[in-house]
Amino acid sequence: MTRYPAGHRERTRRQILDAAARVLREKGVDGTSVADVMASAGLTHGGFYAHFPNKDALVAEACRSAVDQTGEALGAVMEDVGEEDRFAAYLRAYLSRTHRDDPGAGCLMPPLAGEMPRQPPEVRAAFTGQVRRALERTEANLPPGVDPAEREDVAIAVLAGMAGAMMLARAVDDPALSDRILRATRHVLTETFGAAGD
Amino acid sequence: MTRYPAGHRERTRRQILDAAARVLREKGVDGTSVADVMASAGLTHGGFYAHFPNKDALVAEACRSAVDQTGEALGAVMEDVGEEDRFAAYLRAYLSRTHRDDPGAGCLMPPLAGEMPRQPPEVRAAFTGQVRRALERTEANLPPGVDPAEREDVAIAVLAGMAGAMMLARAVDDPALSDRILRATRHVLTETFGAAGD
DNA sequence: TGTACATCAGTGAACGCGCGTTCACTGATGTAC
DNA sequence: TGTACATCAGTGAACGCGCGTTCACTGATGTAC
Repeated sequence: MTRYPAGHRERTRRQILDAAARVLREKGVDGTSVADVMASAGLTHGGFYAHFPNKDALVAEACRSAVDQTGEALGAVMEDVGEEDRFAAYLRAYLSRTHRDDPGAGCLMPPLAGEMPRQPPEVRAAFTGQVRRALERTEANLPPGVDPAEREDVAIAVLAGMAGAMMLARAVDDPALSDRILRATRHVLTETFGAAGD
Repeated sequence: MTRYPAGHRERTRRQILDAAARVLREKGVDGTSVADVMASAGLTHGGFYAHFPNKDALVAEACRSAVDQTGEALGAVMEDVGEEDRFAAYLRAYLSRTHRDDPGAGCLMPPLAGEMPRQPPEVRAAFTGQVRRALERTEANLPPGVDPAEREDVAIAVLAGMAGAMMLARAVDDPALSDRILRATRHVLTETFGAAGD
């Protein structure tokens, strides 16, 4: 039946998806062409439609794929950190220069959220699902001292601050201001919520 | 010398700029065509190049123009508010459903910041100038109780939180979650910095 | 073990379309007399 | 006051280009005998 090695097709599909997840975060949805993604996966553009029905389907699935990767990367950074320091480590990893300077491997909210209002329902739904996952992860990383009744609200405000700071740090053309935005946001969020809650 | 009424040309130029400021915030830089802007100003696309050298120059100038308008609108909302309540009023105006549902008249950071890393220097410079103005305005609206040594850092973190929350509230496809993001961020920022600082 | 074959993942030319930009032109205007 | 004219803001056809998508094809693969 299968003339090609088992899993060959699936492996190619995953390569396209990984390439898309990276290129989309680097260039945005409007700025990414199907040919870009395929070339970045080492293929030519014509083969794309054997794996996905159209560009929208790729973008939707790449959103899910991107968060899986990022979640794993952040998880790895924080594996050997005690519960008390987890929040500080989370902020340090997210609001780092490393994260700012490699958007293709980072959180998908700063580069893509601005385009979501104009995306088809399929893409918005996938993106919304990933926002929910990011909120859960943020809440899980809040210090134990935060009032249980407030944890969800605090997680929302903290995630908004993190994503907003990263977006602005990448947007401005002055490296000093960019560093300043990351440092100030990390400092204020750590001081405010990291100590004991209030 | 001038065959047309004095100021005719300048008035047209301003109409193009106003149209661009609105359309850019609604559709993004990549999503906005010169023809879009001109049609929205009641003109045809060919006349554009009599007023601006190219699309990049329009985008750069529209960034400045958009913030002027938004600054005035927010200023008007807060004119008859005492110094103590100014911060709460600022958050209420920014993190409102009205603002969320009319991006074309709102802050330019949530819809445009994500595209800035890929913009030409001219556009990034104009945008960065407007981020600086927004930071100053935010700092001026912080409650008097915030520690003077911390005011700049707090203004950065608060602005990042506001812009990030607005961006996410517009991105998600679930109206309940969208409302939740605005409400939680407003609530947490008001409670944390609005009372007396810490 | 060696050869002919059926399969199908991947190729690349071609399509219609909208983009930014150019340019020959039109026609409403204020001025000269 | 009325008419011919010079000006120039705005028009719309045309350009080359890259996009998403289609499709006839190629050629590497495992299988049959």
